[in-house]
Amino acid sequence: MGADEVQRAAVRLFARRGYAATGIREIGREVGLNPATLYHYVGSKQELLVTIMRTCLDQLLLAGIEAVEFGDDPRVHLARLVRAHVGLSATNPATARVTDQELRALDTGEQEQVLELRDRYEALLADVVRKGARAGVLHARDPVVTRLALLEMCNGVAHWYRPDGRLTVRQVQQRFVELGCRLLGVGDLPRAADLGPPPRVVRLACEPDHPPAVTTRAVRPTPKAQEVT
Amino acid sequence: MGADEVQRAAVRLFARRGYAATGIREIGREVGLNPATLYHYVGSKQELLVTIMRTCLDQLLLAGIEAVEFGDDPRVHLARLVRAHVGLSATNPATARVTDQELRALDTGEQEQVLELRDRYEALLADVVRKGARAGVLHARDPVVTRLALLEMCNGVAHWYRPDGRLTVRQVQQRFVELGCRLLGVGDLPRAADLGPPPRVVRLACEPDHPPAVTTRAVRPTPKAQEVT
DNA sequence: CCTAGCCAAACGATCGTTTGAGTGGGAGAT
DNA sequence: ATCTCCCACTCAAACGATCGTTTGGCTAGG
Repeated sequence: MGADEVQRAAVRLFARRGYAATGIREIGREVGLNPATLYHYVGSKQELLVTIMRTCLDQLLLAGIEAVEFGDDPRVHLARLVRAHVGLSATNPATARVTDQELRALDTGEQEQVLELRDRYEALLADVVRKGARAGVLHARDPVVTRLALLEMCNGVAHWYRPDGRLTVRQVQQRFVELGCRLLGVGDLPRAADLGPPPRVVRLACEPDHPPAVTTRAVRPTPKAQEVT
Repeated sequence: MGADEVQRAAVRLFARRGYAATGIREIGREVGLNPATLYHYVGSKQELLVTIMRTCLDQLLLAGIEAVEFGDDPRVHLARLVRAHVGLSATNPATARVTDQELRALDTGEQEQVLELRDRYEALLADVVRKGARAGVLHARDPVVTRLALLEMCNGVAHWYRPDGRLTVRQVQQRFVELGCRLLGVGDLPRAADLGPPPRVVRLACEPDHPPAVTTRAVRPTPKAQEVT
């Protein structure tokens, strides 16, 4: 028993029911521990959430920085950013979902710090779009809206991707690199070889082994019995 | 004082803090009513949420059906679907946010019904993509993933759009029609005239007048003092 | 004998909801 | 015009349940 297992249980429950709707006692039950014992591993419920979100955003920012440090073609940077973002979200869907849905649960001070991490990541993408547009290698009529659309599209992966589904993480990355390039008007999408070595697919310590069932068409029978991932 | 004002207050608070974190007493304070009095207007907190979500999804589905009933070009249907979806999300950002973030707060029975509404809407888009691909007027290497990406992109509008921001609803619609067409490989995006009359921009009764401050870069000072909407 | 790990029990606070008791103004009867 | 009754509306107070957290003490291995 360790702090990691508590985090994994918390992420699983936070992702399924939400932070506010998840009780300390529920987390304890999940790991077979008395509620009081949890406080030997974590300082508080809030601190538990902050740690999870920081773990995720630290990794996202790190991966983002690595993405734009390779070569100097904005198109390559774009593709590498999308690949890294999608890779992290698909490998850690529960953690990613908690990270971008529960910002509102943090109180002001910690929210500020977490937001700064997110801002720094988004600034990487903004830079790429700006430079690419100036160089004429990508075309966004409205760079700001286009960037937000791309961002939401990538974040969305965490909402529907299932590790045990039809697609591997690598496949989703490939498809999203193409989609991202289309979105930003990159004429000839960079060949895989030009993107450099694929990034390590980082599995966070707080990502639960079996991501929680979530309320999405992907996991429930649909009228058309349709496959999703 | 009426049920609508209670709904507006609820939407504002649910969008800001989340359903589980919002107390009945808070909603009461927002409309200047005793907690007990609220129960003359709504049956329960859960029922309040269900009504809000149904209002939103009913309208989305209705607008979606109207979108695909015009002409028979899948490209036009696609553009009209995106235009309708973005229009609703941008006009009712708080309601839209609550609607797709709080599904997990519903208990099984009502979740089922709400999900069916969502499924029927998504089926409209799936149809358009399928028919368009078969007709060769749009190109999606992976139709399922592309559709999910488009959907998340449109849903994302509710996360960052500010009615008092740089762009009008119509402008966001225009930009997203272009982005949607790019995403789906529509070669020559349909001219505005071919899309038929722009849909009524429906403001839901439960959408609060001043959408709540939300945790997004759009409303907080950022290092680069950057405009977003 | 110490300490890390664990738990039962209790803390005060807050949760959604119900109870029971007023209000006040408008419709209908006189 | 006056009286009566009714009903929509409102509230203070309390219900039992659950919340995050703390206290105090038990256990077992080094």
